[in-house]
Amino acid sequence: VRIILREYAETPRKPRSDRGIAEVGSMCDRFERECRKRGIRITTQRLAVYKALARDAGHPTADALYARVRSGVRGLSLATVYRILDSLERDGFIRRVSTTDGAGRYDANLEFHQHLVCRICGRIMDSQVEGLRSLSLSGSGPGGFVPETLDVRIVGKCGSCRRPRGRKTKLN
Amino acid sequence: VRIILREYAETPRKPRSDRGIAEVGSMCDRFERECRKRGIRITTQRLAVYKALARDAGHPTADALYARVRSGVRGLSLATVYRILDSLERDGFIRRVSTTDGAGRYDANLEFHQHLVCRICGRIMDSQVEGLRSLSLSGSGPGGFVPETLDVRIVGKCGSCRRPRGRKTKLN
DNA sequence: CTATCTGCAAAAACTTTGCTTACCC
DNA sequence: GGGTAAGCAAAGTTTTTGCAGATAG
Repeated sequence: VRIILREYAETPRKPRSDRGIAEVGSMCDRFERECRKRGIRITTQRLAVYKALARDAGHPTADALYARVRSGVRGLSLATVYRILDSLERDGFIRRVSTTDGAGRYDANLEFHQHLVCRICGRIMDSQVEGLRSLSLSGSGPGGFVPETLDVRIVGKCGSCRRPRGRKTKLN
Repeated sequence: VRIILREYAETPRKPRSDRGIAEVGSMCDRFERECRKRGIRITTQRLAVYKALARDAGHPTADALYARVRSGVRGLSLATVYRILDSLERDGFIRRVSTTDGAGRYDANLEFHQHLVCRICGRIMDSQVEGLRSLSLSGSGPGGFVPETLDVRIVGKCGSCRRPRGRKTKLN
């Protein structure tokens, strides 16, 4: 493994959990276009789950997505949400986020980015760290391991959890 | 968040799952010493679980540790293994490994290191990437996030899974 | 001694599966 | 219309909890 990294600076970004309408819209458009192109079925449920995940930039669990979507789709079941998330991941529309705690979390943001993880409340925020993109992974590591992608979590303490006053943020 | 990384080279290391007797011994010694110093109880079960994790560098699950340890400790239960792993983590003797799949995995290696994750068989290998150690985390990110540690997974394909011939390695 | 840990069993949390019906293309 | 996807319920995994009894320091 040989990775060359140069110095890099962070692109600040307002912490918010929801993406804007416009961004969500264009993500959904791209999703539908790609599905049609590849002959992947577009169902009410699939679209609803994808849209909910596109809207929520807070890396929700399957259960959280279910809660968001169920009111809009009559009779939706959690099992279906899991099946949909699986297939969306297989088809490369979403990604599973690496975590250290129990439940699986998902992300519709496919661009190369890093996660700022608060070790107090568990919140996960996206952070685009410029310069990391230009890293080069080459050669092979121990036992012939060939690196393909880099997954970086930056663990620390988020703003809300640092402030002594004010109610503690407890997110799931 | 401001992180400065210079170029770095990887320290090759033979892929093996078990640490040597000597290394395990010194880890256990340190563990016992630290427990006594901090007044943390040393029980047969705790020591056995810690030792099993110290020996297995393959980032085992709770269940895998239980399987390794149960023969040596009469009547040990999986619930106890979970409780022990929790407390060892709280006390800073072990760490939970970040993963993308369901089950929790643990690591007794507290030194700063990275994980090479095979996306085919799921194997997780340690890799000491020189130079990363000298990174500097400073300043604060979006919303006042203060970074403390870096958790890097290098995802790719391990040697066994790359070789066309030979049986596929399927680890859990 | 006594606060803490363990065993056991049960529950909770999370995820997958089987099978029938519904519906996209 | 054919085949994939969804609904529902049940089972599978993984992890946590309650409580009585054991034990390290």
